Amino acid sequence: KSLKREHGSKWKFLEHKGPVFAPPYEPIPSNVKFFYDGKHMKLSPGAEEVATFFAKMLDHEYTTKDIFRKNFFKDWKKEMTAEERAKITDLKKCDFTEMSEYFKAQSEARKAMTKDEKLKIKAENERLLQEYGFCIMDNHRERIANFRIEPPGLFRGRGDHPKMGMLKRRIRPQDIIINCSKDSKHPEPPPGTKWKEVRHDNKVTWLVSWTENIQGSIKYIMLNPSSRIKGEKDWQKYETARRLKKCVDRIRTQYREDWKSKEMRIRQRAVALYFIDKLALRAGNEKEEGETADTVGCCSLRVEHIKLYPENEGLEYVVEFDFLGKDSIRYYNKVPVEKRVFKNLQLFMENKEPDDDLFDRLNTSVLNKHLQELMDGLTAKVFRTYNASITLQQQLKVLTSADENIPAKILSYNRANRAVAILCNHQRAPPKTFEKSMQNLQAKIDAKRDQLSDAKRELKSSKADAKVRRDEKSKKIEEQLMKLEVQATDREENKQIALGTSKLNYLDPRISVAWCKKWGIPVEKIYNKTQREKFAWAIDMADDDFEF
DNA sequence: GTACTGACTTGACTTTAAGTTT
DNA sequence: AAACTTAAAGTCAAGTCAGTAC
Repeated sequence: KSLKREHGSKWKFLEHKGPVFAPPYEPIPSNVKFFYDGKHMKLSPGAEEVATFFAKMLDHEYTTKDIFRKNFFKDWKKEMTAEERAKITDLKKCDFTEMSEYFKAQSEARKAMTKDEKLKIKAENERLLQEYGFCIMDNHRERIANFRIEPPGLFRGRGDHPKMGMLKRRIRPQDIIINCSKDSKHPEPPPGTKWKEVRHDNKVTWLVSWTENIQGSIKYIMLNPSSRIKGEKDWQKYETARRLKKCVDRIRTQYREDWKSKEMRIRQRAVALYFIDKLALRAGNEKEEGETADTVGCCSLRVEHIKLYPENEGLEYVVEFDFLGKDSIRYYNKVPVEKRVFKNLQLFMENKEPDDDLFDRLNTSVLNKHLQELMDGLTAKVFRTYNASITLQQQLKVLTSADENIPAKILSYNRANRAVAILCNHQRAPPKTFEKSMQNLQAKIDAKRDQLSDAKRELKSSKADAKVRRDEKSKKIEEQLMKLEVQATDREENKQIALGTSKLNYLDPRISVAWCKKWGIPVEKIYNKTQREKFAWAIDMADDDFEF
């Protein structure tokens, strides 16, 4: 039934210019020295380039981490000449400080460039964008998302990654697979080089691919979210979530029934699904141990990740979750659950070690196969999309009051958005400048308050003929003050919450567009330019009465 | 069922550009 | 016009999920 199976082809015509490669390595000046064991050493170009990657990271904490250093040193040695390898045997004896200083100076110099030089760079970037940043797909000129190939450097995974510090190698034309249509003008590899392959596969959407050397996974160049191909897929995603809305009651009834099943695998499936639905947890594929950071999702939860409290803070049957999820972001939550769920969890945990799987009879593939039977196109992540979007719609209804002005309404919108971000556990590190910027804002508010009381005093003491004008003036100031205060509240509430991810990936944009239309809020207040481009389909489509 | 691959979406963070203040 | 602040764009890692081979 899905679009894919009915007509597998994604395009008929595809033409593009291929990728933009990372700039070649520029050797550092000879007066910038590297020291080994206190003695100056001139490195071969290959070894020097990799050394500069480390030097550039010297200020980061991870260059002090054992795993990082060990991985780096191992890969660095591979790039050394035999003589270098014989000599450089201990990373601790390597002194990269001159290199590090050199790069800091370089970045300072870049900041201090004249306007003219900056303009030149900008023009060159624009030229590159115009030449390589677009493709032709089926009669449309479409923007490409990432037409530049990732430069070489040291891999830094998120969290406690066993491969941190490994060398991410330089991608060359012979690593590149080009995908385009037969009847298009094929992109030319740089002079004297060849592509790995040119293929014409219209069952996929990517233009360029290569295999990355850290995990051995494939990287792609694909189209921008504003493109037809991405937009249609996005729309389809929300339509699937809306279909879930129609049958979610039935599914909930069923999994509650399944908590009582005689079969362990069915009980586990039903409890896991309950978590995915209620807490918006991710599916949780199993991961290769030792290849990636130790993170989990619902199906891969281990006994050590939850604690059961028959009674906690006056509530019955409380489950405490504490685990690292995607990107090693901590998920911590204490939730009361139904008695049956609680009893099942006790059962699942019986006679298990902390590092045993909580759902030992379940994985994402089993779960998704089951979901597929409940509804066409249903998978675990559809619940996240559905619950996020329905929460936004419902929160907007609760929080928006007709008599408020635009800034207050936008605060309500952001609060609804925040409720979703909290549900989905979209956290961020508080911005480094957070305290400072709060203070600045507070200072502005104080100044505005003073200004207002001045204006009010003037109003009182003024004569009748000036009253109207001065009244208007203080009204205006009052409005400005209110706006600042709303801004401060919003910023404070948003300290550790990231709204972007849910806005871009989970919230059906038609809900937001409809809300804007209903309350006479310009869409620009909610979506910036890029977002409006991405959601153009929704802006065109949704009326003020759109219901998710 | 299990292991593995490929394609595509999601995610936090960093860098750059734009806007505002001094 | 420099300095600072904030918003947007870019980066690239890490998920999801379907398909294939055994």
